Amino acid sequence: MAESTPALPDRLIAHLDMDAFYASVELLRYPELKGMPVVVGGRRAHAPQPRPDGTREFFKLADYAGRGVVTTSTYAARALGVFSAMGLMKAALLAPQAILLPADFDAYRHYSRLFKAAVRDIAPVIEDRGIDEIYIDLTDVPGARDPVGHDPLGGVRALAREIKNSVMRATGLTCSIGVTPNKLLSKISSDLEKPDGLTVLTFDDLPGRIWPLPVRRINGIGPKAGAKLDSLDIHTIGELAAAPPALLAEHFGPGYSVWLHEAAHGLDDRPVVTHSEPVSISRETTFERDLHAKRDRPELSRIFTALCEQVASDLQRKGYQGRTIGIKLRFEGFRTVTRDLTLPLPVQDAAAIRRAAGECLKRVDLSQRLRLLGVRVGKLSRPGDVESTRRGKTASSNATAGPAPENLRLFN
DNA sequence: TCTGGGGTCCTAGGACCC
DNA sequence: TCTGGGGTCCTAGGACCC
Repeated sequence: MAESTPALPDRLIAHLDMDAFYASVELLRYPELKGMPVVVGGRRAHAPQPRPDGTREFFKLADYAGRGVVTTSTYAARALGVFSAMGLMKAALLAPQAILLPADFDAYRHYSRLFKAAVRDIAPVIEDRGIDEIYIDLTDVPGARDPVGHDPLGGVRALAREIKNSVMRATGLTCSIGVTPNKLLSKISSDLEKPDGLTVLTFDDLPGRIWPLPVRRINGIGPKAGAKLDSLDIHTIGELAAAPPALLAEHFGPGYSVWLHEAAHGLDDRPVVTHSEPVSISRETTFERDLHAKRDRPELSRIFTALCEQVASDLQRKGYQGRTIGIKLRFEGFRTVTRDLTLPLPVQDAAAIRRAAGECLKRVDLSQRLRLLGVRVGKLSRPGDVESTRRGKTASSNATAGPAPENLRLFN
């Protein structure tokens, strides 16, 4: 071969991530906040109040008291150390003057639909990964594999730029895109030049661009695995790639250790999945103050029933029914417990859900105070479907379970 | 200064069936 | 009398992600 242009990879996968999405949507509404530290979150956060002179009065983080976490922060707030999932009270210490805005999910869903439609017009093979990010398979999009000048990746680069421009036209918002041979590398890459980034990598870039990064940048290595790797003196993805497979197998399961090794070598053959069905639907709530099963029984009972009604209404609106009813309790001190019960036939209505959830509740010791209560419905099917019922044994055998002490029986 | 709400997937033991 | 192996379902917990 005279020319030594690197071959294009089999696949061209993009990951698109909206920049500070919720906060950026709020800035569209309140442009006067541009450049300022702004935090979205808190359940009792106050919406801005209009003043007589036409300006708006915003709520300061310093004035917040109570439970809640940061959902998103602007880049100005991040510069002060305020990040997603941080407790609001802690955030208030770091950035007391930051503006706190309540989350407006209807608005975010609206912009989510807008940006996804804009992308879909250009590249139809899209995998939804939540409200603010998607994977896009660009492999078969016309022009993606065309070189531009001496750049074999010029075509896909231009395509990614076109997608970014289109998202901006549709929403007024910036996004960051990573394009690589697979989802794993694209997810990492979209983060490399945020905000408003565009990063195109091939396998050749693995040692230079990926291996120096901390292992936590791999989607699927969380706090626990990250800490364990740290303790093994494995800090970067390159160090993970070089780690003996036997060492990994020793400290992680057989499956996870193999995955760790492959991920560190940039290997990932998962397809872009354009359609998926939900597995479960749930509602949960954290109380303003911890509640006691006996002393706060009326309030708990009201909340419990309301959660069942919300789940039922979600099911009905989305057209699902479910056979497994589950509850989730979080106690003071953050210990979490779940119980579930699989019914012989799927249900959809609040009363049936409430009944089954009540059975689950009887199996929990409620002497500790509660901070959270949740209700979940799983094993979903669609009401018209066949084979949504249990095979084998018929009803009745498993409706009961170990009784809780009578004095701790709940708010049923 | 304690840590939201919505999810998915994996593991593991026991029941039960063939 | 002693002891199969595979497969599926149910339940509980935990890690992880957005």
